[in-house]
Amino acid sequence: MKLLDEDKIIDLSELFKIFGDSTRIKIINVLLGKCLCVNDIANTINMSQSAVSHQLRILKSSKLVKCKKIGKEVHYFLSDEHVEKIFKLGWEHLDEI
Amino acid sequence: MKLLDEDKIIDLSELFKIFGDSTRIKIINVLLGKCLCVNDIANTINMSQSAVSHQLRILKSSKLVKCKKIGKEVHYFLSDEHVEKIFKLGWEHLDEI
DNA sequence: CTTTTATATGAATAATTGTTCATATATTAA
DNA sequence: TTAATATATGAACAATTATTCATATAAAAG
Repeated sequence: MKLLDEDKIIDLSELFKIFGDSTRIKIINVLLGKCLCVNDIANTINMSQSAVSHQLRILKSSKLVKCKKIGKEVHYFLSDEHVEKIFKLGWEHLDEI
Repeated sequence: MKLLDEDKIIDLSELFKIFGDSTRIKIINVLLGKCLCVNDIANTINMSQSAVSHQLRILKSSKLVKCKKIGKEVHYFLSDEHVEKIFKLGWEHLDEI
């Protein structure tokens, strides 16, 4: 295995690691096709504002979500259709195990 | 969110968690289109036999790999094309961040 | 039968990580 | 300006997890 590939493999595992947490995957799930503020996300998935905010930071720094500020609210949305595709492919896999 | 869906979301995060470890993703990578025994896997990815065996057990119990015994060797291979698809979709995502 | 080779596994350790709690920052309203 | 609301963040704690080391099992060879 080439060294460059090895680096990319590590990056790949880190990408999947982001999807591999129940709070984060719940956040991604509620953001499918939507754009919600932090409190709406927290209420929808029944987690504390703080926990959600911490995980949103991780999702943002991994470039899986983006946000825009509207007044005092911050609205989050999925970065691109890749995120949705990965989510949905995994979802389909579960049906066929 | 329905309760059944919530359970499935948890399962989904657990699926991605399996992909979210560098040793396991390296194993999946070397098994793309191949079938290798434990020692070959370990040598290829430069990890100890024990570490690889431990991770193979996790991959197997998650149904991402299967194996067949040939003499004293145990040959591992990817369970189905889903595993490959998920790996490759993630891989492509990395190119477009 | 004994030795060698391949793999599996349990215990221990180290490291990572997610949540909570308290608090800080920022925006809007009164 | 002061109070209220929305979000972010640092520290601490708890829980999970991956590796190593030693050893067990199992198959083949001598």
